Amino acid sequence: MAHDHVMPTDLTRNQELVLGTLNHAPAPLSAYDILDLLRSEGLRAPLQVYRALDKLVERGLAHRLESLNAFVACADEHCHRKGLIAFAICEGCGKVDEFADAVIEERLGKWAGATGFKVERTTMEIRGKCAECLKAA
Amino acid sequence: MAHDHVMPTDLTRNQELVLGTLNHAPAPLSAYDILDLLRSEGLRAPLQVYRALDKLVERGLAHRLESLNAFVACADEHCHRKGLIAFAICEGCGKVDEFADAVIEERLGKWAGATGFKVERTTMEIRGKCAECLKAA
DNA sequence: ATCAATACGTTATAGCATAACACTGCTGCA
DNA sequence: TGCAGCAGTGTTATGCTATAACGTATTGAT
Ligand SMILES: [Zn+2]
Ligand SMILES: [Zn+2]
Ligand SMILES: [Zn+2]
Ligand SMILES: [Zn+2]
Repeated sequence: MAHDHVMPTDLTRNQELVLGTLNHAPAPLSAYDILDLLRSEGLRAPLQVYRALDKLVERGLAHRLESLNAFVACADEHCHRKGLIAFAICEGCGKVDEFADAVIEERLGKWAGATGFKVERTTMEIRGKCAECLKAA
Repeated sequence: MAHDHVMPTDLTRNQELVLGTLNHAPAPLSAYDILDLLRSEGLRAPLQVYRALDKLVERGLAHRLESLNAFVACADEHCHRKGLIAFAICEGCGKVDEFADAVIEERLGKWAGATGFKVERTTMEIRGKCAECLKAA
């Protein structure tokens, strides 16, 4: 099922435009990509996009991919409840798969406990090829 | 033991300068930070630093931290033999702890096997506070 | 001597992100 | 009613990160 995203009703216009753009994109978009796609809607400056993205990421409706300097819509309605999220990014088609793994998270917790490090945020990004792209090659 | 880094003998001058700078830094440096530290050695352009960094990262002598757009010297002489490396980055003092975890790697391999994804590279970066900074606070 | 591979140096440009300031519209309360 | 506070907006300017494109220099093998 494609585009089965839930769009909250309490978003501002800019936030809604940005989230809508991410929802319909087949691959991550940079803030400037988003801006270009929304010029026809009246957006003119990077800050308008970045401010919307900040809020969306804060609410867990979108995620930032550090290794791409780009953003994706969250693929899971209840993602924000979870802790660590891992992203598998296909270098072929750009598709991003989002998943949580309790074992990895627990393992991380163990390491933190042993070293006295207080974890605040974890980014885990896997680059490679998705099954579909491998088959096509 | 501080600064117990091994400096290979087959580096070019620029590579040696850049690695030396990273080795002596207490925290990750951006390419432009490095450039500023090396102007007195005659470096003038970002590309001189980026090209050296490319080689150093390729050889596993330095690592790029995606979530910081910055670089660190590798902390482990034989790090390049391992697979997945995780970085714990202290937001307080900037110190970076580098470690490998076989369980996490195996878990990732299981996920890849199940979904048909071919992993080529993984970045895992943990942000938080180190034990020392927590104690000081 | 010739050639290929690698590194180097330089200028210009592209791509990503935030600072600072002024203004709007709303909400909650004196 | 009036006002303070807050979140969102619009705009301009700026700063930070990274690469394109060009030519030269050095090395090492044939
Ligand atoms: Zn999510
Ligand atoms: Zn793919
Ligand atoms: Zn290392
Ligand atoms: Zn610290």
